[in-house]
Amino acid sequence: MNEQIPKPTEAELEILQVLWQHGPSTVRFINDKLSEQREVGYTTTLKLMQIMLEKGILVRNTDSKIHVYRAAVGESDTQQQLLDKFVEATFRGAAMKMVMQALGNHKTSPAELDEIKALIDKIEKEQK
Amino acid sequence: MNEQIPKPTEAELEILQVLWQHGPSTVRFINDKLSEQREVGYTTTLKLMQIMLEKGILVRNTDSKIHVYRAAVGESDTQQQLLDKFVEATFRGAAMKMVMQALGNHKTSPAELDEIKALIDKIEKEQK
DNA sequence: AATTAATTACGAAAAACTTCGTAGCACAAA
DNA sequence: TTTGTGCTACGAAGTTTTTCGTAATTAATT
Repeated sequence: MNEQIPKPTEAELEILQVLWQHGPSTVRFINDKLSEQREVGYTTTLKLMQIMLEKGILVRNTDSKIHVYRAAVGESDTQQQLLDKFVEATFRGAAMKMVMQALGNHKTSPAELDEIKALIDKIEKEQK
Repeated sequence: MNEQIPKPTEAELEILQVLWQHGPSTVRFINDKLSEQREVGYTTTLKLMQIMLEKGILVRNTDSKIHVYRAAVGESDTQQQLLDKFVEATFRGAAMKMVMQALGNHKTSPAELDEIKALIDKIEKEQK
């Protein structure tokens, strides 16, 4: 079956976010993006990405001297995996409590609320 | 203002969960509870709780020789704090995307769905 | 060709987090 | 009293994660 890829660390997740958002990228590009938010050395980013490569979280193309990395894990899959663990650790598995808290505290646009309503309707129909 | 208490680590969060669930407890009690889920040494738990005390995450009563610890941080407050960071790190701040993913993947009871609907209605009314 | 600039590789230090062993103390049991 | 049990304190080791410095290589520039 599928090789078990480890849960990314926080720093690794930042790199994945850039890759998911912008597609395959060089270390330079990723480091530039990360640097917009916080100070981070080039070799620090490089080393992290090499580690992620070893773990199977990233793959890379080495045709050129300038390697191009891309995520080997899907965004939604990873988010789901992290979400499950988060709900378990933080809300003792009570996903609905978390949803309520997220809804209650966030300024949600009418369009988004409608989306959620539609989703709920869909789920309710399936349960009948 | 409020002293800034650091975000609990994973191991610390496990201890907080026991305290939130059962109220003020001894190290022995907490360690027993944690041991139900995974092997963990007594002094390991003790040390962690002493560190949490230093950080201000816990407080304790030392009237008796057997110290009684309790959480110095509220469950909902902490959950909210962790939720905000999680949404930011994992969903780039897209709380609604997370909610949809949580709803979509969880077997949600009709009662729970109704609760969410009610909450949405309430939010929509407030926005008018 | 020589110099400069940008890149990868990689060991190792630094920092953060977790686990453990031992000492010391208090109280109960023998 | 002596022994045993259970607790706290705490340094330190172990592990994981993050950061950094240096060397080597390649490509571009002069």
